[in-house]
Amino acid sequence: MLRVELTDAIVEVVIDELAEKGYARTSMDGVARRAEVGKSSLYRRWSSKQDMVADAVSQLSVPLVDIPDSGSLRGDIERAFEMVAQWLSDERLGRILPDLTAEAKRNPALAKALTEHLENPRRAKAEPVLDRAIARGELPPDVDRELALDIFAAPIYWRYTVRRTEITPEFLATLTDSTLAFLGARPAKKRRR
Amino acid sequence: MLRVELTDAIVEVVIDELAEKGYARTSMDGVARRAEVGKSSLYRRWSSKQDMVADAVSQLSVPLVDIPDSGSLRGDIERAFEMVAQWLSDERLGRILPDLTAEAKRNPALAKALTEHLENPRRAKAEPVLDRAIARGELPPDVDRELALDIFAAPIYWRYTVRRTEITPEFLATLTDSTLAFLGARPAKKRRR
Amino acid sequence: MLRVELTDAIVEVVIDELAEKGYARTSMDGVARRAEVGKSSLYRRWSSKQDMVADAVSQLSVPLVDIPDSGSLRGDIERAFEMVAQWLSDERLGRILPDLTAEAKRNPALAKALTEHLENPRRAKAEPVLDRAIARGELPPDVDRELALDIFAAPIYWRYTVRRTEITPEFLATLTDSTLAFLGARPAKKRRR
Amino acid sequence: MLRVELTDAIVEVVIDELAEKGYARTSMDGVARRAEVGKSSLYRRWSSKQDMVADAVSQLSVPLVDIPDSGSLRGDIERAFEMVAQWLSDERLGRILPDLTAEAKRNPALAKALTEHLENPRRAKAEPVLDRAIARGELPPDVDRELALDIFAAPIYWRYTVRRTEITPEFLATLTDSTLAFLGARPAKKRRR
DNA sequence: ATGTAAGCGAGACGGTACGTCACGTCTTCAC
DNA sequence: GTGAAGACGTGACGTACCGTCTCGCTTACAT
Repeated sequence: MLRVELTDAIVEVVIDELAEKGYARTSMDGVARRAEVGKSSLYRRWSSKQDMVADAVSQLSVPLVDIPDSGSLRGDIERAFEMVAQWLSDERLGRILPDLTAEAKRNPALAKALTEHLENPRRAKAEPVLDRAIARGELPPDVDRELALDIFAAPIYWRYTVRRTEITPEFLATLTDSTLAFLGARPAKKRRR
Repeated sequence: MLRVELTDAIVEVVIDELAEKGYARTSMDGVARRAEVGKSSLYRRWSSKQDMVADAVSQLSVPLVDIPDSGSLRGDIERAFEMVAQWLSDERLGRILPDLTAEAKRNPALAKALTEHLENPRRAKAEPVLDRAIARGELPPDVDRELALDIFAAPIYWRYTVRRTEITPEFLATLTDSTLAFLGARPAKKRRR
Repeated sequence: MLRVELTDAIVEVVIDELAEKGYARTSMDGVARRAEVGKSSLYRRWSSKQDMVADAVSQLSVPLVDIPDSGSLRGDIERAFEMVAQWLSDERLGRILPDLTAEAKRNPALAKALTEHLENPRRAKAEPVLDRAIARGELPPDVDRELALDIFAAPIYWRYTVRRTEITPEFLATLTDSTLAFLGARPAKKRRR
Repeated sequence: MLRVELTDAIVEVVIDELAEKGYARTSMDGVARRAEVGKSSLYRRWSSKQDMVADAVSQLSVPLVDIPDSGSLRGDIERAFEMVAQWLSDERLGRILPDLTAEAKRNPALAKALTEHLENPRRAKAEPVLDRAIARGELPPDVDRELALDIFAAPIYWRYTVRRTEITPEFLATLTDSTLAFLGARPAKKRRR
């Protein structure tokens, strides 16, 4: 019977607070104050700060779009990289993802939320890239999909988040070449359609 | 003239506390208590918890060993991967690295400490792998060293820390093949020695 | 058109809660829960906790019995003292009377309820003692009835409730003697009947 | 090592809050706010609200003065009654005494504080009245001192605090007569001095 | 007989206070 | 003057009630 619009409003505030202050400095009192809500309304919904944040993350409307068929694996990968780069540098998500990643090491609920609501959707968006490449004959049908989906994100995350380095177009260009090789890509076999 | 041996003792305690409890639950009071030291002795040395941790990290004796020449790039990479995997699952370092990475986004001092004392040494240890491969003719002399050094760590970090997945020998085996392709490796040109 | 039987059931619960937990730890939520009633049913009847308690007290069936004619003022006083002592050490009333007394200082409704439903009935029960004593010639007809009715309760309340001391038979015996003097009692003039 | 002047300032605030709001509505947060002090400073000194109040009561500088020798028991009693009446109608003490009395039923620490710091001093002030009366021959040497000390306070407390009635000079006059009888007072045996 | 009012239980709501913990600052005292 | 000890103000934690309020559901009277 919890008022849904109130829940949504609170979640919005949680995400804003997380983005502005990070996980540690986001407080229940602060969220309640900013949402103009009693603390009881928070604890009626979630049993702890960790719970609340995990739930808020679940509802983070990730700015994920489908990767359009560019006609080649190379083109598709370029688009996929751009998506990840934008994702990580996003105002809201980018600022909290490292915090959440760290916190998830201790908090299974948060870990689950992150996997299901952030990583899985991202992977789902990238799957068609592999399908199309296999159909084109650019990738072998038995390509290691797990590894392929990892490699679309890992190097960019590493550079941007762990090493705190700029993501330049040159980097992405070189990365694209190497990633094609990583995947064992071949030229498209023949005209499809 | 702060007593150096006291500073060292405190740093030891900080590292232990971080490893045991993580960044967030490490407290100044706790460190002072465990080091049998007044809090003033902490704040005389560092201006905040973040500062103190950054400094402690600088003095983290990273368990990095030289990568011995295995005779082939493949062998060297396998050893390099093992090193990274051990590093991340290390009792002390592995438990706090995600915390520190997140914190570093807001704390330049910590960012600098991480880069200089963790990432740079790691890269330095991996450089000879590239040198040897070039000498063997397995890698072109103009290989993108930055990218190569990234790719030794990024996929493993992604799997282990971000996706919270087991690092299996099978994964490392497949990863090795793909990484060789990623780097554009060729068979060694001629018999060495 | 509030359901009367519901009101009565709630009042019962209020009295029980008061007796078990005292005024401060009696909560509206607790009463509602125990009476299996919505909180609205409470606030529909009373505007606050204080109001509710005041009303409950009004309906407290005080265990007051008539003081039988013992044939002498001394005997009647002894019975009256016993009655007060039992009253104050009563399971239900005794535990809350100090609370209510304190609360009544700020709450006129409660004050009125206490006076009308507790003190006045008690005085009414003691009046015949005076009447009989006057008839017997033990007390002058113009005895200060107000003061006399006070003195039947005041010393015992003081000892038991304010000073938190045991009420012993010895105390009551001495008190009886002194009280007879206090009232200016004389031996009975003659045989009545 | 607690700062004594801070403790004193807090105690002052506690007493003021008690007098203004009563026990129940006196809050730790409120005291901290008014004393411009952190809550931790409260809990460093006392383990709970009950503790704090008990201690504050201990330090209540009771406006007790010695009862001067009026030359007769009657005069001394009149003065003693006035003292009690002023005590109970005192701005600070009178407003909280009923609260504290009620609370003390559940709180032994508070009970002890009340006995030692309020009731015992009051009794000590009244003792000389008895001594002098015995010396004058107005009271027998074996008078029941306990009961005598009770009767100096009980009727007035009952009227003023329990029955919430005005204390009038007429009442006190009548009470004085009856109290002399209660005590079994006789005329002074002989000229003193 | 059916509409409409009201009582009802349930419990969400914005608040305030509880007692605990950690932060970073400041003060005291011993050496 | 360094250091141990720890008090200080601040503010977050998660819990418990307060008194208000909004829901559907039931009951009962008036049409």
